[in-house]
Amino acid sequence: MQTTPSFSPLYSQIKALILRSLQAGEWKPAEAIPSEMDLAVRYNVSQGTVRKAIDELAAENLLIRRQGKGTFVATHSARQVQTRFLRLAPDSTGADENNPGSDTYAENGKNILVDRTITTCSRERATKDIAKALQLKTGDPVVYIQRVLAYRDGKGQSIPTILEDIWLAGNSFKGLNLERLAESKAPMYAMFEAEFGVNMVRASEKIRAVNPTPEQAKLLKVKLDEPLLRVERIAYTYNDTPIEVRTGLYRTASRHYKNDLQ
Amino acid sequence: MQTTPSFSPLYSQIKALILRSLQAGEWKPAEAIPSEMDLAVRYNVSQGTVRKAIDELAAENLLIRRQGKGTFVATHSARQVQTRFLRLAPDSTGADENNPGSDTYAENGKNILVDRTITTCSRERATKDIAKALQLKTGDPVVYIQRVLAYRDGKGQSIPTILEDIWLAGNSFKGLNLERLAESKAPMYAMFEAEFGVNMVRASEKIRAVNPTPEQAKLLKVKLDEPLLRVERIAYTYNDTPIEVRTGLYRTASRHYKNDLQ
DNA sequence: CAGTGGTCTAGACCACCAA
DNA sequence: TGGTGGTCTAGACCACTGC
Repeated sequence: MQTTPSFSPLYSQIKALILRSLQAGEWKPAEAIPSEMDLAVRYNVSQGTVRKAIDELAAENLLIRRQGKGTFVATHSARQVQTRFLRLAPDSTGADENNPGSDTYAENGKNILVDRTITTCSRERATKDIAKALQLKTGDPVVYIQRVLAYRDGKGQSIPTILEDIWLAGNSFKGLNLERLAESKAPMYAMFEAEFGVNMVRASEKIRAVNPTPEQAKLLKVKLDEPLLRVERIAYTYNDTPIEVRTGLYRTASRHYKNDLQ
Repeated sequence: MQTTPSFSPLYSQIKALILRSLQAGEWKPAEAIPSEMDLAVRYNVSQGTVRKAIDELAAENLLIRRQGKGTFVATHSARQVQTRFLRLAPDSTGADENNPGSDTYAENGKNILVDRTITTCSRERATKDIAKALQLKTGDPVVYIQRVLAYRDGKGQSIPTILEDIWLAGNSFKGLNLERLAESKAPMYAMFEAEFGVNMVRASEKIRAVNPTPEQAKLLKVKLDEPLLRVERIAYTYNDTPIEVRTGLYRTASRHYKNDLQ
């Protein structure tokens, strides 16, 4: 438990080891990892040192601690975090203000408050820009997906609100096609982790205000002069590996992008 | 060190005590607080307990730890964090991509890369909406400020980029007027903390895409159909007290709102 | 009740900084 | 060299969960 380049604290080395196990799939999303005492024995350090390593991973949302139960691998399937990376919230109409995510995916197949329509799903070759963002070479295989999310308003009207163009690193999503996408009722990131073992861990977004192109306007059923939020996201798995590029166009007439600054 | 309602850990009580001292101004921004050992003696707990309390406050950016030197009260004056709450970043033109904040306020008065023009500064009475956001009563005194931020491009051209409407809780900013605003060369939040003892600690933002009103378009020198980011911010001091409402209109032609999701 | 994470302590030692 | 935060340990005890 040494080989220190300049200086790396023990707990930080333990953290790296745990991270390696997560990456290798030794413990899968939603599963419990070994107890602190077990890990302390395994790595031959004190419980306190393991604790600090886990603390950091928990702070980064890679692990979830639950007192009395254990420490679990974070998952996008858990009801509470299904929209972890989607910051578009309904303007507070008093309806479900204190019920985050309630408007997205329902318990059963019936009462769904969001309609997801996939307009495209094809295997393509990375353009220069996409390749750069995904740390691939131009021409490397990617999966391209386009879809529209529509939310039901109070009267049950379905209002197209989000248009997304998605590019995935092809090698990590072999066998992904329109059928498998369409039949999945879970959020996309939950499906990625369940079916492809790809866990999205972190993302960065760049946001601008734009007008839609004619094609985009048609898909979202908005006028050409409607201002829209353009959200460019790069999502990463473990070890800061970029694996998805996603550009979203958001209508913000009755919703807003929510952000907390500290 | 008890009187526990249901159950509150010791370090959490210590945290509250430190917070109270911060709020009371016992230690001012940029000053060092007592050492961990001193605080342990003062509160009659172990160093480890104080440590955990400080850890949390540091994680919330209220305190800054510096190994070998001490623990300091966070400040908006420090060069690194002058734009802590401003997420608008220049599109990476290769220029100063890895130099965050370099384009905002310069070392001396000369090489300033942002022009700040105050167009209004007046004392008014809170409207219903502003009062609600600031947890005041309608008609309570507020300070209203409007200003334009213009950034210099590569050729030294000054390009109006941000238009801000700001409302401040009047009672906390007695004596603030156009003159004092105009003569301050520091960022606004740094000035607030130096001259009014008001330390902004946290903020939440709601972002939408909009078109400018005719007046706004004139101030920003943009066309009426240019899509702009509308950023509604509420900023808080210690103890989650809202003290500022700020609505910003951002041009995003060559800049973007940057956000990291975890 | 046993097992898990959470708290608290006391003490030793290390890394960093300033004088 | 002394003081500060940072690491690591060992052990005791508490709070929560599920059998």
